Amino acid sequence: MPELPEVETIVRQLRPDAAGKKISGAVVKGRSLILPSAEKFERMIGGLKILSVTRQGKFIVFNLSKKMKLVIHLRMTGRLMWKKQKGREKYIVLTLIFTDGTCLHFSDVRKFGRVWLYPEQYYKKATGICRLGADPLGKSFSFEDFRRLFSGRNGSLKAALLRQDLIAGVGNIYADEICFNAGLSPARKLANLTGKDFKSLYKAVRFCLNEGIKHCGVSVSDFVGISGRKGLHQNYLQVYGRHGEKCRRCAGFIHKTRLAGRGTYYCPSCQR
DNA sequence: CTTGTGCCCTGACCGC
DNA sequence: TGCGGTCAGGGCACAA
Repeated sequence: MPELPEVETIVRQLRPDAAGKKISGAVVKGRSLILPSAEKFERMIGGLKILSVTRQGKFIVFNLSKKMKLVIHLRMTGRLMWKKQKGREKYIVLTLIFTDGTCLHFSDVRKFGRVWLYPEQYYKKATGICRLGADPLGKSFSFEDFRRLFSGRNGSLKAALLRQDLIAGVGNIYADEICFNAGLSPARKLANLTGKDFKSLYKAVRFCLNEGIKHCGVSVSDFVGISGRKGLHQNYLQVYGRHGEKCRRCAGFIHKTRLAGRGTYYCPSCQR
């Protein structure tokens, strides 16, 4: 379940080796994952050059020559890797082949991931990037921006954190970690949050995501970096996956419930 | 506008 | 050992 920090980790690992490579061709399996179509992808991709790699929310965007964009969303189990990883070969759905002889593989056990190849003018609409909200780690993302997005609406805190059209990149794990860090129950109604709560939340969003990046992501189920190396942030999680374990801040125990359709972990005494 | 449900998929895990 | 059930949860469609 790569979220913003995991995707950012991949992009940072990818960037130095990917930038400048020229694509000679591609091998596509699992046709349904590729848009607009596998046939078009295989026909169009050859000869394009990777100019840079960026991240938008949880999307990986390869900026290619000829104003083309190759966009990948890993969803749940997608992985990018330079070398075929043992036991994962049969899940490879796309291989990019470069003129220098190297390859970039995209594997996806559950086939939820998506790959798009579109011209610059269409890719935001085709991928859904156009619907993304603010980048929570962006330099220009201020407390006022955050407060404007989250106040004056109904619904729970957790549901709002998961919405990609408000802030882009938070998923289930970081949503829970953010709530804990802010000392707020994930079930709190946005309408009841005070100015102080919004301050804590804004700080928690930036802190938790930055910590995740610092530790190269969470490898709690499937995530690995581009070379197959695991992240370290699972060792720093305060609540996610710690159902029944001791809270690291108080003497209580972490509870698990279901909220916004997701498994939700929290400390009932630290989070109010 | 908001919530809830189900779907897409497969592997891991649990109880029997 | 095997078998069935449940869970994982990103994003979407759809119903209420």
